[in-house]
Amino acid sequence: MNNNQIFVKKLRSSGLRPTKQRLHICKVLFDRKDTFHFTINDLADLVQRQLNKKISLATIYNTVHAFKKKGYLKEISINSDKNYFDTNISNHHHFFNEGTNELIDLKDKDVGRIKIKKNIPGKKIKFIEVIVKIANNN
Amino acid sequence: MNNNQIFVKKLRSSGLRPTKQRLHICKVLFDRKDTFHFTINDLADLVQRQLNKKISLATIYNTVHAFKKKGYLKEISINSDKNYFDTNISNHHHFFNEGTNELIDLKDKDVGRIKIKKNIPGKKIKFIEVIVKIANNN
DNA sequence: AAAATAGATTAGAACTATTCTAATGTGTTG
DNA sequence: CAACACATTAGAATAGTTCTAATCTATTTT
Repeated sequence: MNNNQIFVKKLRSSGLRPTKQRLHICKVLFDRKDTFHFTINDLADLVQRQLNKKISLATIYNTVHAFKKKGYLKEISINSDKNYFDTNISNHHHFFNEGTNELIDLKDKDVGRIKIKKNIPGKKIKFIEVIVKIANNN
Repeated sequence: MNNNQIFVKKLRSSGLRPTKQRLHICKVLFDRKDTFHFTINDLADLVQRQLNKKISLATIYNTVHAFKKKGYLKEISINSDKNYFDTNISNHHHFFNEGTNELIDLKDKDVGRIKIKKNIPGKKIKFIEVIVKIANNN
């Protein structure tokens, strides 16, 4: 199965038709060696630079949100006036550099097991997100 | 020292003059039994309901941000289209109910010690934030 | 195969959240 | 107590996100 077929499958399974615009978004997101962190704006810029044609932000928003809902993208819980997404959907956490607003992956094994000793009746834990805020050491 | 004097001190030490508007914000934030979580909008509504007079959002923003900078308020790293602050500035974490967008405090002792096994040269850990996302268990 | 129809997609408008700015207010100093 | 300097604030401007209606695409009917 080539990349394009994979993208079509990803879009279809997310409930979206594989339009030209969306295939291009897929290419920017998934046709790369390493996973990466991005904001909606980062993505819009990348897509538009590569496509050399304006795509509606609405399309980018709805595609990203559909992928997030389906689990092909993760949203990162950082409140830094920017809203980050991650193409790395494996269980992992993040360093957040407060000086530069840079996110760095922490592999699951880099974080010791987290024990939650409190329970909310009727609720179950969906997942645990850890943000390690870092800064220059001086 | 009465409440008002405490508020004046808080404002002054945050680099803000104790204006009527700001003292009112302080009253809403700190003159209560329990700590609480809020968005800028929640706070604006509360202040305006109690004061029965419109206060500029800019004033609320700059007061909240000054308090945050000084450490009298904490911002919570949740990306739920809303930006939460917390009057509980002790070291603690949160449950986040994805259905209702409700935040629930997790005391420090409710979370086992978190071990970070990766190190970024030249950087030190400022603090660690844990968000435990919960949902109905069915 | 063409036309009609139903539903998805998209661009831009609308709305919301946040920051900026300039007019106003307040405190301080001579 | 007047004049100045700086802080504060309201509303304007900007940025971020969602909504909506015109357009496009796929499917069904003839």
